[in-house]
Amino acid sequence: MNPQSQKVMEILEKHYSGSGTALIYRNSFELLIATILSAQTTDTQVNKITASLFAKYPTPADMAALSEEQLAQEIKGCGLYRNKARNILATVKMLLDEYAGEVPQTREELIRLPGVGRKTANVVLANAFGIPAFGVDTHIFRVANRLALTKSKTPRQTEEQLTGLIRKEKWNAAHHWLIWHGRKICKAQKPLCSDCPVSSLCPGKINKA
DNA sequence: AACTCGGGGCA
DNA sequence: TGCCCAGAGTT
Repeated sequence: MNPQSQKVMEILEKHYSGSGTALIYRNSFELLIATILSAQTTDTQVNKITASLFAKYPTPADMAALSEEQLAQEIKGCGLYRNKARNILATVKMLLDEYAGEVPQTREELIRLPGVGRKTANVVLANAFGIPAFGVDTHIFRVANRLALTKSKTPRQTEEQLTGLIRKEKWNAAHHWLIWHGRKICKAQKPLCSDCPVSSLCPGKINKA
């Protein structure tokens, strides 16, 4: 790893550890559902929903028994909830039909599940199964390029580079820190560089002040 | 490549 | 109030 990148990650870890929230889940199925729900929705909001959702419907079979409208009401409060209700219902049925109610452990199989794209698949692979992958969303793509943690034109390249840049034990936490940093400081518009803990190491610094 | 879904968070 | 999302599917 590039020593400069390692320094950046160390500072971010120290600065952001304990801040914000992470997804709450107890197993690969819960992580899969929580991650599908997290599209365009913050973790705090997802956690509000999943607390009762998983208590009432802990398994794919429990969830598959719901109607689309019932599930929609259960997850109301996250963005795009009608789409997600339809997708999650189709996903849990596919888990039952094709995977004996288990969550598959390859990217190809995960992406075939409705509502699961490359970002969600990677989060599940890494955090549920310890398989090298890094979920790259819009924030992480922007932050990694500005900080020159990666030099990539596509999220796919960012994903591959970050997977190698960060130790396996830190994937989950680093994923969280990078997104949090992107939301609060390294924003798409008008980033708050004067409040940024790694501003002195950032070649992409926009606000010189 | 552009468009849609959608309630929440934040200015 | 208005703007922008911790993406994925469809056209």
